Amino acid sequence: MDVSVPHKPSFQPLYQQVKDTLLKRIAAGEWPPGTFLPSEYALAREYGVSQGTLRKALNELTAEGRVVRYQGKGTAVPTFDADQHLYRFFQIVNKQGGHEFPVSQIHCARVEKASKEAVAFLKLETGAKVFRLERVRVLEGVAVINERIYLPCACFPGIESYGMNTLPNTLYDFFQKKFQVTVVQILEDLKAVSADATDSKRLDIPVGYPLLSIRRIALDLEDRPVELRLSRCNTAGHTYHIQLR
Amino acid sequence: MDVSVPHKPSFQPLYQQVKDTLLKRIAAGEWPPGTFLPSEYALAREYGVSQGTLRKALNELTAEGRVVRYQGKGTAVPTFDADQHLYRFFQIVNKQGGHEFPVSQIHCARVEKASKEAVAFLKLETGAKVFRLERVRVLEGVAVINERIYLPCACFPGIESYGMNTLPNTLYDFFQKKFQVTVVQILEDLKAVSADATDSKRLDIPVGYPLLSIRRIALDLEDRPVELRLSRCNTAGHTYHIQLR
DNA sequence: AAGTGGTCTAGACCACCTT
DNA sequence: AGGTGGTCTAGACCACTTT
Repeated sequence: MDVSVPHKPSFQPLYQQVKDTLLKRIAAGEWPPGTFLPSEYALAREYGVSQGTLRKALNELTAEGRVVRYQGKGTAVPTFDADQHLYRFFQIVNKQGGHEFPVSQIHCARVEKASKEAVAFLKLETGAKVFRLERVRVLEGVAVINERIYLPCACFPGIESYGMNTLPNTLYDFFQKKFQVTVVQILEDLKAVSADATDSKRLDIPVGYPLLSIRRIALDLEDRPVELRLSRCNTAGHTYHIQLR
Repeated sequence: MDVSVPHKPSFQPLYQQVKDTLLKRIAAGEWPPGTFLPSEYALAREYGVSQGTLRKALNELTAEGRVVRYQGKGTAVPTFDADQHLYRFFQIVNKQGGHEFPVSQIHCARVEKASKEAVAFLKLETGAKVFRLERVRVLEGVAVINERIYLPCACFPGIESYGMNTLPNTLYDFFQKKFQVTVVQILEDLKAVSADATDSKRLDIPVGYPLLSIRRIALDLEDRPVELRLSRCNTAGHTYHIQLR
């Protein structure tokens, strides 16, 4: 591989450099979501490295959820509506531990000036515009999650033109298809809170009822925050499920 | 590697077989926690495989948290009091996102017959004995977590002899050192609940106050459940933090 | 049959730790 | 200096998918 500056200061393995440039090319849209990358051999030849080295780079990208590999077929950039990524970031399960497909009722969708909270978590300039989306997610007929979502308008140009009737259920798929924004990582902070008047109305529960509060920040391929989501969940019939190693 | 039966039915790669037998040897205590395995070359020679194949097996065990590797030193079985594993399964952070060392106040420590819940989650026989431990965890002087822990007596022979004054703060380290039980995986279900009378007294909060309820099942090296832990957390000053990819 | 990713080898050399 | 894990290569062959 051609490297203009030799790596004296801090050693960087070859596969790491290959991985970084591959990620940049994916982020730049050279291989749009749903399409396949060139084969290992083709890429190895292009970079002038061995198949094993290129393979190691691709395997790391796989582990980070940035590509998906299929034996006999090839290496693809994943989409949310396929590749088993539907529930990748959806941790709410029912009592049997199963996922349910959520339906959304949208209560609010408009552009506004970013609040201090949004500025802080989305790393925006003060005064930046955000798209505010409020919706209730319904699982098997029951209103379970009341959530408020902030999207930086700079990341989603033209999102103002979408409204209550044109916004889809599955946002991350929508981000990818319409705005070339791919969410690959999620940071969440969980708390227990009491239902306020809005929660009470939208989730049909008494004021003061305990809710699971989730503050989510979604990061794109290049680790930039692209969504702040504040969810308040009724956990009477559902739980937030996690596995750690 | 010697394999008596060829792998006709479902293909099993060599490194997978090596990995499985290595894991069995670790679980059997051949290399106790804190000690080092033989070098890659020594193990490769022993199994009659190449260094690369043995390496792949060890790398998978590393990814699963079953061994720790140090360049220039060797491959070790991790302990909880070292190897950066102190906070591996401790997701509660303060407002600055930092971990705090928890101190415990023990309220109850005794053997009893397993409840239906304990039987179900710990996969016990009905009537099996468990060790019940109730404690409050104090972070920077504030009582934050009220928890009840059930341990199968079969997994921890002789644990009856420990009491309120001899049980340590960090249980997983204690499990490993005294009972050769290594926790490598955690399953958790989170809910929001209201504080009951006991929570109120122990955490110095009003009855009805919203608490984060965590049901944790801890699994050992061979994926057997070894602990059921029911925690109720005051999230006024702390949050449960998670990162997903 | 051809093309893809997945496994395995043997050997070389590099980076890091200990002595 | 010697030992350990970490990288890299070149080439072989296997398993899976598609044509």
